[in-house]
Amino acid sequence: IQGMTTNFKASKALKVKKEAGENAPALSDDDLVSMSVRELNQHLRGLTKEDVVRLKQRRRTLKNRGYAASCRIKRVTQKEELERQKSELQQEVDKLARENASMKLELDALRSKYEALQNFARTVTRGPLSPAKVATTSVITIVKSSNHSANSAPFSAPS
Amino acid sequence: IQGMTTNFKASKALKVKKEAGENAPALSDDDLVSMSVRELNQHLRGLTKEDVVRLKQRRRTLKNRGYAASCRIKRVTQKEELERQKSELQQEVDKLARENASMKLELDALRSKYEALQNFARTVTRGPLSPAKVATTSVITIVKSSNHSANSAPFSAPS
DNA sequence: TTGATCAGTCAGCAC
DNA sequence: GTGCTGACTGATCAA
Repeated sequence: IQGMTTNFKASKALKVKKEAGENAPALSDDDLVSMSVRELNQHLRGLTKEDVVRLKQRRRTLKNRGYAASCRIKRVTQKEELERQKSELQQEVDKLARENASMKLELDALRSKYEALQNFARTVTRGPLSPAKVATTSVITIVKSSNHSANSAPFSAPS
Repeated sequence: IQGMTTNFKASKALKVKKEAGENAPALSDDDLVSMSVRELNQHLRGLTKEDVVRLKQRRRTLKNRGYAASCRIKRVTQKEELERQKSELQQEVDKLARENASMKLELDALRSKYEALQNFARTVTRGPLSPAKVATTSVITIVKSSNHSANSAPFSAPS
């Protein structure tokens, strides 16, 4: 963007003469701010010291106007960014809370199944029962008392 | 708030004389902004139309100065609030993630224990083994193969 | 010198 | 009229 300081010496000479003649073509604000220092100095030739100061000050003011604008933009951008991050975190909280709740359910269910199976195993290993009798009585009892949900096969996988 | 145009012709005469004498006690900025409209109008008596306008304008400007300050304070307050909420959410995310991870571990451990117990139960109910034999062989095998951690009692609670 | 930010000012909107 | 906020300005700080 500053590369324009290089290759227009031809037009430079013309410009200088023109401005010396018709002096101060009332540089537009846009032109003045976007000008490089070198370019500015060219436009400064043949002007009163006062005019030079005035023009430089106007340039500085215009620049400041731009700085203030970027400052405001930056401010709202940062605010939006904060809000974005906030809602992102909120979504993550929701997701984790859901996972947590479902895992809690799963854990409770499994604990129940485990205890039921445990009771069954104790029954089997304690009493002098034959495996045949066990299979036709205790197992059925366990299933009825603690496994009301879908899976009713004895010794099913822990889901 | 505009009702003051009605009923103080009596005091008006007095005031006018007094202020005409000691005129314009150079109201301080603080006094001027904090004054109520009614108070202001009392100080306005006996002043040039121009002076009245000037004083009112000064008051407005001082008020604006205060408004601008509150506006800036509000801006940084809101930003800080956003950041506070953000780190609060972040803490919640961390907490939930920790809970999640530990529950995941617990679930896996319980699944293993469940499967081990399941295998034991199958063994017991399938083969024609006596409970005594079961207690001295299969149970020990299960404990060794799947319950390396602290709890080595057979059929322990699911923790 | 340049860019950023603060405080103050004004314009303009909303109530 | 009052309060608020966006834009602009000058002052001032940092790089």
